[in-house]
Amino acid sequence: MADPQSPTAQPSTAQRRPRERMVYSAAQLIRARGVTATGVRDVVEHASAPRGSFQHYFPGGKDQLVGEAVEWAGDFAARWVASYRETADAPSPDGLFAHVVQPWKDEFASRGYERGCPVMATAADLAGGESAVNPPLRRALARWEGAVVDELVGMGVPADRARSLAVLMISALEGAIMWSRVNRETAPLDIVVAELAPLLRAAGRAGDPPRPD
Amino acid sequence: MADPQSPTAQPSTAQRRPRERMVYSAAQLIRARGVTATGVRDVVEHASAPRGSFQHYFPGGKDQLVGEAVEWAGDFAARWVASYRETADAPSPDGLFAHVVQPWKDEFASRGYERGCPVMATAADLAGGESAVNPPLRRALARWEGAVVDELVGMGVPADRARSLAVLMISALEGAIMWSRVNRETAPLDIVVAELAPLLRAAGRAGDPPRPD
DNA sequence: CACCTACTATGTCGGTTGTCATAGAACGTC
DNA sequence: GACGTTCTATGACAACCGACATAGTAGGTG
Repeated sequence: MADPQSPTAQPSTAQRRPRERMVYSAAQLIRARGVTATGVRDVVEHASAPRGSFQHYFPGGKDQLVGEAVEWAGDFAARWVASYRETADAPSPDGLFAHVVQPWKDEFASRGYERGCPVMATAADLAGGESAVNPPLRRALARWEGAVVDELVGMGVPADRARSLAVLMISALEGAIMWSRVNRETAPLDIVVAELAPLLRAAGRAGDPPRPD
Repeated sequence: MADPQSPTAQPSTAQRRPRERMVYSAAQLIRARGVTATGVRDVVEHASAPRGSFQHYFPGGKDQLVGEAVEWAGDFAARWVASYRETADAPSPDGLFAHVVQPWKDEFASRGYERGCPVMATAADLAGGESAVNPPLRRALARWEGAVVDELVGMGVPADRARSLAVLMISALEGAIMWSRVNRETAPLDIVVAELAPLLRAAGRAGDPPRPD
């Protein structure tokens, strides 16, 4: 947790440079209230950053800030996915999914239901239009998906199937996050993990060499 | 489609009363751009309603309007779910899920990716705080879930399991909608339907009386 | 010292937001 | 025709938004 190399490591207040703090703060505020409700001034204040620095570091305005926040979130998620192979002694697709969901159970249990997923929040507000944030959004989702695919392929799941399962896993997670926040309970997260487990386990075994028992 | 009793029937412009039109317009605008980006004035204009009527019909202000829009969406979704039993000759859980997803494939294919789900859009923007829209949000989701549970139970799925599957189905759908809008493709919808099909089919068969074949 | 660049500070602009106050029209009923 | 209710019209308010202009400071290099 204190390990700065850990994928969960986040820039604590006043550490890191103002620019990085603003991107991080933007992601935090966006996932709590959405993009439109997150003002540039709010971000600056939350990051304890000089207001004049915003237009200096982000000449592209709010769109640039939001885009970088969303890509930061995507990279963070991808790094967390990749961290599974270090912690698991017997890697499996269903174990991977549980690993991916775990931080959300912790988040809701310890910090409440204020904050959701930055990617979903941004998509809900902006994906319907033609915002400049759209390309970053696509990249963030693609990198997250790619990380999951990499893990699954490493377990012997065929690439095509791995892509489908990645879409399913992330989709179910996002929906369960919404559900959890609306009802203020973590049960939906447990449900999707439990229900998808057999399906994922089977996909993992299919990739294994035939067991001679 | 022209049948006013059909669950897809929607108030066409200038039909129905101004109040109802505003609720409907609010839902349409919200699911395209989110709650915060949807102004009361936008709704009034989109509904071709008199601006003065807004404060007359919605003394509770924007929160009331958004709340009713979200509940309207929940009822609409629930009605669509319930319509499955009329159209299916051999009802099954996987068939139900395909039926639930179908309108979204049509929506994206014919009208583009501008509009997403009103429930998800509202949840993303408001579920983290303590908005007055939260209770309506919960009701909308509960009614949607309830409709799915009713169908599954009618197929012989045990109630507890039906609740879990309903959460899984709606969660996966919501995530796939986001994914589709971000990448401007309907593939994610097909993927979740295809991947969940075996799991749902098995749940349906488990509820059947033992087959003497 | 001058000089350039990186960064910060602050004020202001036009536009939009939700809400409210006030007045007027439409329409029924007595 | 008078009255009461329902609905509509319009203007104004304070608060806020993102973007920009301008000026200043800090720190290094020559």
